[in-house]
Amino acid sequence: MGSQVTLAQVAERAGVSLATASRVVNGSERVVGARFRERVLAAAEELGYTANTFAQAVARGRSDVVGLVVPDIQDPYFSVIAAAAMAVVEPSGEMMLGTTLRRQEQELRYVSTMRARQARAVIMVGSRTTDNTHTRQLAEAIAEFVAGGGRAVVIGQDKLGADTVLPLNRAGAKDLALALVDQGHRSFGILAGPSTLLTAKDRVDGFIDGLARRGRRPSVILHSDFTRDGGYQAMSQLLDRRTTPGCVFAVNDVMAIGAMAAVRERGVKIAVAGFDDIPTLRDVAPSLTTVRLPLEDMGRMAASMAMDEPGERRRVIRVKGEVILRDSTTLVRNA
Amino acid sequence: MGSQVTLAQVAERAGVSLATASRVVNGSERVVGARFRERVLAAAEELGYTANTFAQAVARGRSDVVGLVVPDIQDPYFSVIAAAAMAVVEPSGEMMLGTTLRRQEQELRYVSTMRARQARAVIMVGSRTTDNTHTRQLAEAIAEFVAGGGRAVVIGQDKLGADTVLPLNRAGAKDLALALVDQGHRSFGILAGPSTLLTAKDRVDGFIDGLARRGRRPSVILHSDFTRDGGYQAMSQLLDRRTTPGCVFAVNDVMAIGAMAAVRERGVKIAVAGFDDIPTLRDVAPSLTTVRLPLEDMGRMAASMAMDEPGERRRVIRVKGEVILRDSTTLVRNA
DNA sequence: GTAGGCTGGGAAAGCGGTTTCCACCTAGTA
DNA sequence: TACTAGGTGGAAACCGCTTTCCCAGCCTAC
Repeated sequence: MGSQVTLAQVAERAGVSLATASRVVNGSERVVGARFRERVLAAAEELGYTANTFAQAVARGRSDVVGLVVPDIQDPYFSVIAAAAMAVVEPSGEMMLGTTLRRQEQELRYVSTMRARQARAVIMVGSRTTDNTHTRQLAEAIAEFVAGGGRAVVIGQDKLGADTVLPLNRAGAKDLALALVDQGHRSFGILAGPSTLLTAKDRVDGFIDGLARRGRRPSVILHSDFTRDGGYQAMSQLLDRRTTPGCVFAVNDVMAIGAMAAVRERGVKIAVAGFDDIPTLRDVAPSLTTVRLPLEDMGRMAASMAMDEPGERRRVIRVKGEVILRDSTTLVRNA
Repeated sequence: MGSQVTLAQVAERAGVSLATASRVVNGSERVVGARFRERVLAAAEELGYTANTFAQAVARGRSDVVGLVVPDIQDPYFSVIAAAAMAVVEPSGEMMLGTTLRRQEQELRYVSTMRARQARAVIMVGSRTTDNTHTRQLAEAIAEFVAGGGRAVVIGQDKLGADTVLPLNRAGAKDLALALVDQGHRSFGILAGPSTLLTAKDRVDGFIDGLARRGRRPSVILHSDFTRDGGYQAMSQLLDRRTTPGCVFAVNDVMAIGAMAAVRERGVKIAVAGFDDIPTLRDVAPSLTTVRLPLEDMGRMAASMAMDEPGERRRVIRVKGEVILRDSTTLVRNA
């Protein structure tokens, strides 16, 4: 029926002032006497009162909204992180979701939206690019957001001056390369993702570095989108070449999955490795060799930092990846 | 820097009243003279003004927040719908995400949260259960939400009195059964999901109905969670039995994927079919027979209804599923 | 020439809360 | 007993913005 029950109605019904009602219903420093407290609670209960969080946000000058900005909620990498972050935020806050569809300028837009909302925090899961102008603008926007009393946490970018959860992409990719060579692989290709994406670049560099330690180098490096379809296309392109490497590293799992689809389609035999260890991998066959990142932990950590009181100095949590060798790179003993 | 620029500051700088400034920065009925308009816009620009959406929501008595409530954002079924809905909402609204972790009472909580927020709309993606008490409570909460001026759209439940996008589960499953029998399958098992979930039940019933039309019936029906792991467990259990059917219908794709994992693990040969046609299926091998639901369309339609002006009468959009036969149920010519 | 209608600006009253004061009452202390 | 301190309730200011009035000036019409 009617519209929203207001605090004023509760106060009236309980026969107390607005101030008292407010103190009871949404706890404050001030203690309210038991008699009054009960009356207010009863009234609130009877009327089915729920606080208007907007009004609270305006009055308090802050809100409990946490903005989560991801490139694509359908990508398992991001949805795992989102789900984990959600679990942390949910008990005491609310989550506003923004997806950039992998367009950088959207990141900027969301940060200012969040500032306008006086969001308590914003968590950005993104990837640093070679576009320094954008990085600088984003860093500025984040600085403003923080100056305005918000908390900013970034996953995967390290140049934004915010609290950060940073996967050690380079080291992980290097370890992977070492492991693959030690497994007996001899020729390598890299599906390198977008050339503008530094996350991808770090992984490529790390991989090349690892190969170099064993006196090898990739015979081919192809760029494409950072998505399943990007992996598929790049691998198809690679398979069109005269000679193909025996082992291909795709810089993330979704690309690797796309690459495997291309491989399967052509009925060729080629080893594929990915990066991230998204849960989806449990069900791809052959099982995919990858570098495991603790995605859930990353989401949780980011959200925890976001919910913390701001004020302390910048924190950077580095998470390292663990090489997981599986069937997709198992070398058949022959030839 | 410092904190937020307020409209009052803009007005002062432009040398106009608050009212005029307000009218300029977010267009109202009232026209503002060109001279003043320019001055205000310039001032807003210089100061980097962004409207405080909370304050706007309080003043206007409504907001542009659309709440999206899903059981699990990691499940591809929901993330596809979420992404599609997001694309529709994003240009003119903001999306608040709620995940229930498949716990019903959470649905209720979110609906009232959204009411408190005076959200413009709430989109619930859920599934009707046998818990009539809950269904009734939810319907009441939704009715209140709507009475308060909000718009409610539900995907997959038909008893809530809200605008609805309703997959024809029963018909789809029936068609699937017919197709499978016609393909030559003779003995069937069903991984039926939770017995309390009516979506699952509808699919089971439809499938049984289809079989019946061909004079057959399932030899075994097992219940489990509606998740990948649920499918895995149920299939494992099924495979432990003395005799196993030649073809198993899992009531959704993620369960089917889990089931296939179990099948693969044991190295047995058994046909598996799912329901939904989530995008993930592109990369499972063997490719999975399923009933395709236009998930993106469903998300878009729901979001469109949510963004519409409320007021017209209840709309129910039924979407039907299309049987897609793939390798997982291809019968090898032998025996 | 003047009444009546537009136009467009500003003052101020909300919107639903929170929070700062201030007042009052009851103890506690010397 | 007088005075102070602490605890607790209420009035009112305030958060940032929208919107209703009110009013001044100007144009048109008779």
